[in-house]
Amino acid sequence: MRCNTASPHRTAPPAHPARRPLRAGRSDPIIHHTPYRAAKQRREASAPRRNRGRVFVWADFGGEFGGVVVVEREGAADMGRAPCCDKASVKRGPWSPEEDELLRSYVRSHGAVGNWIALPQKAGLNRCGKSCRLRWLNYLRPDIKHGGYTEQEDMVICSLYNSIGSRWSIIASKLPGRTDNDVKNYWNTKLKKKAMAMHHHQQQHYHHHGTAGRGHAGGATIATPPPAPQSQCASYMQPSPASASSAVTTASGDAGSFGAMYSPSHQAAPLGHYNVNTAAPLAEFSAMPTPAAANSWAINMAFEDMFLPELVGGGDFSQADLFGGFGASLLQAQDSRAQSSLQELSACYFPNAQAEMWAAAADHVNVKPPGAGLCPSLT
DNA sequence: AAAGTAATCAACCGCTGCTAC
DNA sequence: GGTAGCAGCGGTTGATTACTT
Repeated sequence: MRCNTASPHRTAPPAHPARRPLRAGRSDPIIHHTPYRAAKQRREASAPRRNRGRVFVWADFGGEFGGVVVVEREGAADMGRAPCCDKASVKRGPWSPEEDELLRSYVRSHGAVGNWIALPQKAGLNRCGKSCRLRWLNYLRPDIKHGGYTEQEDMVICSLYNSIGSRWSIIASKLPGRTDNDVKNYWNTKLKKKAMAMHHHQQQHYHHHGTAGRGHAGGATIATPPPAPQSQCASYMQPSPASASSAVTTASGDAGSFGAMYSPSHQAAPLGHYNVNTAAPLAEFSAMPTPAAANSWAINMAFEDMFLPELVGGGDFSQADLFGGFGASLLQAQDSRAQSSLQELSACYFPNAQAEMWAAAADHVNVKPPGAGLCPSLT
């Protein structure tokens, strides 16, 4: 950890992990309801102000429609939405301890905040409501953990990133005490590099041993290639279609390289390899070495085959459940509802054509998939 | 010791999703 | 059905610190 505690916003994190309650309407981030979707389509068809001047690429992968829309630009004064507060009059930047205490005491005495926009005035804070919310959720709330990520948490992050891409809120929801911002920062600053390094190591290892094996074909001891071309690390560095989609939405070099790395032959792997009707994967999971036993989880585990059934079940799970009893967790996914959810998720998050389309669109800037990763059949 | 570079992470920004009316 | 408004989300920025030359 490079940053010390001298900075006003880098004090010791509170303990007591607990889950942040999701807003009722957002408890399911995947399924979207038809009335809203239809209303949205109508809205977008009439080119709302905030969309004017932007370029959209959209597609229906059933082939019914798709293309590029350039929305006519309106006058600059008509663009964007009204700001949530007067940014000139509210304080910005790092929070002082006094401000923290004001916010903390307000939330403590009033319980759940119903309206963040109105909070600053009530709490005596000269801050934007959004800023207050962010400060509370990411720093002041008493269940926050900062830093000290465990190997298990690394595994969850990598696995989910491979499966669903940069859906940080979903990933963070599986890590009690972690915030989406924290997980995102952790991935961007540390874990991604670690994964890249592991991926590179894996590729070198496989290339070396594969070649050696062929070279000793006549010998008694033939080097056995790995059972799969990519182990866990390689797998999670193979961007899922979800992350390929993410690559389109950002102009960052990292994301671009992810998009370039996307291989159509690999799509749908994270879910496609997991059959909830067979016990075979369970043996595989139960035989997995624990991180403590393995020198490197990134080398010894097949992340490609790792899927978190909790993602479709929506329930909490403990780390003990996840890593001490993977088989049990997977068995829980064997009921029909979970299975159908799994199939839907698989089809929705990893449609080959969609991934290819967004990968191909990676050259475009300001292009964002409409409801990236969403399944039309679910809407 | 100083300057330059890299790493970290809180905070911001702008958008989307959703609810309420 | 349309719309206003807020919550939530993910990408990005910038201040700060650590490390390197």
